[in-house]
Amino acid sequence: MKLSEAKAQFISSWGAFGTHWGINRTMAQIHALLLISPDPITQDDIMEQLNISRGNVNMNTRELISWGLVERVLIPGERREFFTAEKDIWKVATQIIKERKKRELDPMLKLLGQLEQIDGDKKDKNVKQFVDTVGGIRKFGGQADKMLDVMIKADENWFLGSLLKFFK
Amino acid sequence: MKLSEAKAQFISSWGAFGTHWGINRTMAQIHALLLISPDPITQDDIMEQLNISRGNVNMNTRELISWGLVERVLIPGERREFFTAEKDIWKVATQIIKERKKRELDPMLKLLGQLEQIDGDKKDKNVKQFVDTVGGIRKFGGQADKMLDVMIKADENWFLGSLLKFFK
DNA sequence: ATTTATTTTCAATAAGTTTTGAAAATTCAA
DNA sequence: TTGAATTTTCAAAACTTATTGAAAATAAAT
Repeated sequence: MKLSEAKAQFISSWGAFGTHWGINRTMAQIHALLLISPDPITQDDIMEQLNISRGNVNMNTRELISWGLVERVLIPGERREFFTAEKDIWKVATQIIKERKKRELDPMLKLLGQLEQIDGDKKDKNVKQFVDTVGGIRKFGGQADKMLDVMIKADENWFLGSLLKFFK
Repeated sequence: MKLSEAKAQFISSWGAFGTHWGINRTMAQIHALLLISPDPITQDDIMEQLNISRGNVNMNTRELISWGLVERVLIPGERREFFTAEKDIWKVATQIIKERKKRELDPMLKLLGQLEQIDGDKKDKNVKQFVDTVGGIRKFGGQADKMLDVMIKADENWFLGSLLKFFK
């Protein structure tokens, strides 16, 4: 297989993959393109390689930046802005985990905590099932939360870092 | 807070949560409703409680069944079919992990393996970056795959089960 | 065998999301 | 400043996905 063909396949399937994870196709494709580009590239490069409009590139690169996965870089003597992606997959993964935890898991756990405080007869099986379910999810979510914190901190902590090295 | 109010909030936010995970809102809402229902309920109950059409309930319950999260139950003397959800959150989570692994991770790893075999000069930085990126993702994905297998098997294995009990 | 209850299907439609592209804003250089 | 290059914005259009509802299929009861 030639590089150009492999590239196209990688970008396309990374895009499809993204849609199963709440990420829009184009954003994932831009990310894929940046991951396999050795040097920083411009808006126009992205437009050309993915056949998408300027506005689309602009919105999605901003979103990737807000996720901490992509950076703007200034090339001396160049007027235009260039983009580059973090290439260390471990860092990419922890960054995504960190953001999703903050955006989704933490607020959900907060809500579940509130929902557990309903008033009602604990002998009513409807009340009991509700409290049990919500409690169960909150407990499970709390454990997941702690586990993810460990993973996120691994990079910043020598001991955990060496412990988890074999995963890299 | 009253039960009815808490129920509505739980269903609505579980639905919103689902959309961030590639699950459609209604499917997640039906799942939420079943999770907090102590007894099996009918299509009509779901239609009424969530204000959705019969066809919609039908499609989404089938989908939940195909994910192994919901079961049809036959109530003696009843003509209609009833639905009930697995209530053990640990089982729900491992079931979801199992399915997503099968549907998404495994095929992705297969593809990445193929993409690594491109022909081209390894000294070309474009080729090098491509191979490094794809290789890195594949390696990471492979580790995640193994880790998930451990989690999934925990329920079927006494030793791992007791090891992971504290997470439950 | 016929009626009645219930479930399933799927074309049409509605709702939601993404993309475009051109105008406005910004940035830099002369 | 002014003008050219570049980036940003956002309303409208295109596209994608979810939902409806009524007809067809199936299953149970008489």
